[in-house]
Amino acid sequence: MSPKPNVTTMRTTQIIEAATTVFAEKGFDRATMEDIADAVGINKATIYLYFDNKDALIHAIAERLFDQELAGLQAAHDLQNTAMERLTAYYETLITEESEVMPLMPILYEFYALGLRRDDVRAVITDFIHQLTGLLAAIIQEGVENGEFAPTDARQAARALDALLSGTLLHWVYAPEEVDVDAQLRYGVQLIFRGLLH
Amino acid sequence: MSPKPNVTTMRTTQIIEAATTVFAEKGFDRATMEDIADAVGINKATIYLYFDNKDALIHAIAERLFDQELAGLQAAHDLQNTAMERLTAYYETLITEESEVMPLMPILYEFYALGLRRDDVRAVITDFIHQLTGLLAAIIQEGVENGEFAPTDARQAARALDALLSGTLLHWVYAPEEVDVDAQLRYGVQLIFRGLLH
Amino acid sequence: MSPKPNVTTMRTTQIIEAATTVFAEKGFDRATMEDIADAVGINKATIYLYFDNKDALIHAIAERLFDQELAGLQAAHDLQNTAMERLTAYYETLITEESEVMPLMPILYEFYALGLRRDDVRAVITDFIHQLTGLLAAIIQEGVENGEFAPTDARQAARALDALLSGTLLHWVYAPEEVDVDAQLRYGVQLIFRGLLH
Amino acid sequence: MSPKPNVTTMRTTQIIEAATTVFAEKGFDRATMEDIADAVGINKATIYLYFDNKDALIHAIAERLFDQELAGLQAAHDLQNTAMERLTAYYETLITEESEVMPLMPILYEFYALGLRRDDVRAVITDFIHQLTGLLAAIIQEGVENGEFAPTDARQAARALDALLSGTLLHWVYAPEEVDVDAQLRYGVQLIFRGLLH
DNA sequence: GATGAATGAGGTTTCATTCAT
DNA sequence: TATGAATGAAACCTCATTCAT
Repeated sequence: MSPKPNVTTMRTTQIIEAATTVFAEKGFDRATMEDIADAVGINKATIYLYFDNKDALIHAIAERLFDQELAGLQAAHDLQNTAMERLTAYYETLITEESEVMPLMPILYEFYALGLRRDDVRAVITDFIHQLTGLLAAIIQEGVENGEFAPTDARQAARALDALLSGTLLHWVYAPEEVDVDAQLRYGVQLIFRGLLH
Repeated sequence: MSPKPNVTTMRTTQIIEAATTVFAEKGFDRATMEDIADAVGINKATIYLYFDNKDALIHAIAERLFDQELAGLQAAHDLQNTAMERLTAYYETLITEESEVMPLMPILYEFYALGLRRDDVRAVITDFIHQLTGLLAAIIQEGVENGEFAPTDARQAARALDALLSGTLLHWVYAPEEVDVDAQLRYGVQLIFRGLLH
Repeated sequence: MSPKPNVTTMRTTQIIEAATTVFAEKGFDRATMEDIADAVGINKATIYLYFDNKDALIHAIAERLFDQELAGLQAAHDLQNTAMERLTAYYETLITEESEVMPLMPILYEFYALGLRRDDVRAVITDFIHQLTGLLAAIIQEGVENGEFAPTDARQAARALDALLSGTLLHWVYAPEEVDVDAQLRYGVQLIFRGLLH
Repeated sequence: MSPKPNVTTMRTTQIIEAATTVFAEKGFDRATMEDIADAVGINKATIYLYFDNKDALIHAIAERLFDQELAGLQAAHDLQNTAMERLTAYYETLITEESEVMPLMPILYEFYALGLRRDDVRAVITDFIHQLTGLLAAIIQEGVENGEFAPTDARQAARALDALLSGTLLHWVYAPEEVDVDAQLRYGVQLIFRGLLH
């Protein structure tokens, strides 16, 4: 009811955002609670008023990061018509957000690594991949049904498409001068589209 | 009179292998030098006779891991004839080694994360990706030249192919029950091949 | 409403004083941060809230020790009249403080040794000797100008006087039963005074 | 009997000499047995064939250093005639050996510090000072007896003289550009001689 | 006599976390 | 809600010393 956004919520967000940056720069283990507090401009102990401990903070970041990503992609294609257009809108979002995505890559890989060791993080990632696959599969399935695409296993196709996108990001972060993400993404997706069409 | 294998080399290898396992399990920062020493069955201090410090050990692992991977892939396709067969041999290596690859995934992502923060590690990875791309591009280029594939930018195609493979591994580790790597890899690669053919 | 003495300043002083004692007993390298913490009755880690590291702590002690010594000597002679009286007051300070000086001798020689290896410590000592020489030279110069002393190079005389005092302390600490500091100091100084008079 | 100097004796000497240099550079605690072995060009473990442990090595150095110093001074004045000449010969030795003495100053102060904590080292130093004082006192006593010097307590005079010399070295090492040892020593000694004469 | 290899015992420093104010 | 002060528990790294060869 109260229109004024809760102070607590703001602080929580502040901390999560600062922590995301700090973790991306130093890694989960090398970044200290003090580094994060300094980035927010508060005292180290204050973080503990908002998060039980470092692990909980990391978990919160994982949730926000992957949920946000999902929401962004979901929104992107809602406006489009054909399956092709919707898939295109999807990866163009990535291209557009390029400069925002780059600094998050380190923390993304940290999460991929951490998720294989911590169940709560794994759950977040598994869920993200599951939902994303579902999202893409649904679009592809539509395309198949309305004759845009040749009949195929939509889930496998969805995974292939997402795999290609994820993998392309890896090439990009490790060879930024050599790889033109934009072109490379378009190229890869066209390749797959051509495979799907008929 | 086979020259008795240098004790030092053996120890070095022992340590690297044990460390790889330990790091894969706990992560670079959470794993302690003592954990590693225990895994080898030696004293903590002994590791320092073979590696200057933890970072140097991690670096040595990176080199061995990526170089080994590259060598494995390189060897795999040497025996084949057509470009298609050679590319196929390439990803079938991945499928065959599945059980060996899985436990390395955590350390692989650790490296992808760490490489974005440490120049020496970044260099190893960049080099790996570069060489791998070159390897695949050469095969594809051959295919284009002998008419197996339609004309295309071989490097972009190579990146697309590798991206798809890398990305598929990610789906696999995070949804092992849901994803049949074998089928998924074949599916994705077929998709790309179909795009390349004509 | 006297401003309540800063807790931090108090702790800092506590630590410096305890560390001085501990270092005097065990030497800079043999004394551990834990020894010092125990002497203060705090945790080892707490010291690091007040000093960046062991070296910084040692540096702080050097500054306090030599500055304090200088201040003590400076104060001592301010009240006197003739140059002779002022010089006398100076070394009588040493005699009076005998029991306080003795336990500091080990750390003093540690500093003399360390100063030849660490620039920051060397600077403190060099400055101390420089100032001390200046102090004594000024008094001697006055004595020369008002006819108390025969004309001489005041700086050389000052160094000779201080050298004799320092050297006498060495004899004293290494032969405390044999050397009566009081008598020995008086004797030496008289010798020099006799040399200066006319 | 055997004129060929024992190999063992040579090694022992080699080690002592190398260790003296290394200790002078790094201090007793910072210098490692390996540093010393490297300086000799032998293996770390070999040192233990010649010395029981690090402390024993340090002790051996102390003995050699102070005994040698004493022998040097003793020899110096043997040839002279008057007490004055003999005392003069004594400090001129110091001046002549200046370049050899300077690099030993750090280890000398280390010993002065260590001697206040380790009985075996203390004994060496106490003995050195005792003998040196005796040496000088004997000369002065002669001077008194043959009328060169006015009657005085020869031991006190000896200590004063040595104190002045030791103290002058301190000024010198900490202000080498400012202090002309040669001149300063002469000045100081003249001052004392003038006090002794009549 | 000499050494390569190994280790036990520590020492410095860091840091997540707590708590009184 | 916020924080200054403190700490327990490590972790990395070093080094004197030993010993089999």
